[in-house]
Amino acid sequence: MAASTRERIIETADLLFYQQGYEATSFADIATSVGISRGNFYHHFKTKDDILDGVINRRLANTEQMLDRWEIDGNDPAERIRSFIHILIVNGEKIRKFGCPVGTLSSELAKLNHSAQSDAAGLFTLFRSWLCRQFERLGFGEKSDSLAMHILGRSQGVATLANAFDDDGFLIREVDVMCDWLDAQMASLGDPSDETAKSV
Amino acid sequence: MAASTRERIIETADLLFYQQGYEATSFADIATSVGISRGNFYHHFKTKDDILDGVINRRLANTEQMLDRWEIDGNDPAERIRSFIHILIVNGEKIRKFGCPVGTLSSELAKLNHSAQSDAAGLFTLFRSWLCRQFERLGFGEKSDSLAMHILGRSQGVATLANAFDDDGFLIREVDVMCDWLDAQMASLGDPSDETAKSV
DNA sequence: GACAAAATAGGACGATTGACCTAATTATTG
DNA sequence: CAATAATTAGGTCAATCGTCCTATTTTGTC
Repeated sequence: MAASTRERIIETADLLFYQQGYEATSFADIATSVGISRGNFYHHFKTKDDILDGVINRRLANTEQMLDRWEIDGNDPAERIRSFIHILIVNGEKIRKFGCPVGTLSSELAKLNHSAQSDAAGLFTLFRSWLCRQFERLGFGEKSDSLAMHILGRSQGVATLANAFDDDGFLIREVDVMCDWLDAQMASLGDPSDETAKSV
Repeated sequence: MAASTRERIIETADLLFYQQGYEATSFADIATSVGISRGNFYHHFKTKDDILDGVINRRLANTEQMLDRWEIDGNDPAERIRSFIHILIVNGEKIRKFGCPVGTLSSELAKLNHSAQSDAAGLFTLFRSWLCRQFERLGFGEKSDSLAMHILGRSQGVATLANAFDDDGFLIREVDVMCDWLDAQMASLGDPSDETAKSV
C-alpha cells in the first residue's frame, strides 16, 4: 500500500520545517511539494498547529525507533553512546546546511512563544533519558543525568557552529573530542582523585 | 542629544529580532514599538534586509566593545576566558527565554538561505578570534583556534538546552564544568602524557 | 447498482506582509 | 527670510498568509 496522503503531508512538512523553518513554510509550500491542492490539504489538517503536532509526533516515533535500534545494535552502553555522538557525522551534510532538527525547531518555537515548544523539547527528553540510562548502566549512578545533559549540549553546540561556519573539519574533530571525553569519564569511574572526573 | 530615530529603530529591531526572530518580526511591529509611522520607518530603511544589516552591525560593534572591556578588565588570559564563559550566567534569564542571540540568528538566517548569514556568522568570528588570542597568550600555540571553537561550541550547546528546558541549574552547572575544563587544559600545558590534554 | 462517506480540487475570505508613494512638517543653510 | 533638505505621517499596492467554503470525484458498503 502506498503511503497515505496524510502521511505524505507529514513527511513533506517534516522536511520543509527542517530545511526552511516552521514559520517560513506555508500551506501552499507543503501542498505544492506534496502535489495536492490546498483544499485537500485542509481536509487532513485543520490548522497549521495540527501539522506541527503531526510532524513532532512523527519525529518522536522515528527517534524512539532509532534509539531502539542503537539499543539492539550496541554491544555495550559506551558503544551506544558513541552511536549517538556519531549522528553528527552521519547527518553531517544536513547539519551543516540546516543545523540540528531538534535544536533549531525548539529554538524557533521558543521565540514564537508557541505552545508546542514543550512537545518539541520532548525530543530532547527522549535522547536525554536514553543517554542517562546508558550512563547508569556504566555505573555513573546519580551523575548519569548530568552526563547525559552534558553530552547532549555538546552535540548541540557542535551542530550550531558546524552550521554557522559550514565547517566539516570542526564537526569531525569535535566528535573525536567527545569520544575521548567519554573514554576519560569511564577511565575515571570510581577514582575521585582523577581530575577528568570533574568534567561534570 | 537624544538617540536619533535611526538608532532607536535599530535598537528596537535588535531586541525584537532576538525575542521573536527575524522573520516573525514585521515592519509594523518595529514601527509600533518605536512609536513612529511605517512611512517614517521606510525613510530610514529601504528594505527589511537593510534593518538586518543595521542590527548585525550594531551587534558587531557592541560585541567588539564588550571584548575590549574584557581585555582591559581581565588580569590574565584565563580570567578573560572565564569572563566569556560567564556571560551564560550574566545573561542567563534572557538565554533561557530566547536562546543565544548569535546562535539563534545564525541558525534562522541559514534556514532562510539569507545572504546576511555570513555577516551573522561574523559575530561568532569575533568571539572565536578573541578567544583564540587568549589561548595563544596562554601558550597553546597551534591548538588555540581549536580550543576557541571548542569552548564557543560548548557555550552554544549550553544556551540551546537551557532554552529548550528553561533550566537554570543546568546552565550554572555547565559553566562550572567549562571553568574546570579550562583549568585542566592549563594544568596539562606542555604535559603530553596528561589525558585531559586530549580534550581538543 | 444505489447510496453514504471520504478524499480531492479550487475558489474566496479577511488579515497581514514588505514595499512604495505623496503630502505635510520640521530642520538646516545661504 | 527664503530656499532647500531632511524627516515624519499615513495611505495604497500587489502578494501572500492561514482559514474556510462549496463543488466534484473517488472509494467503500450493502
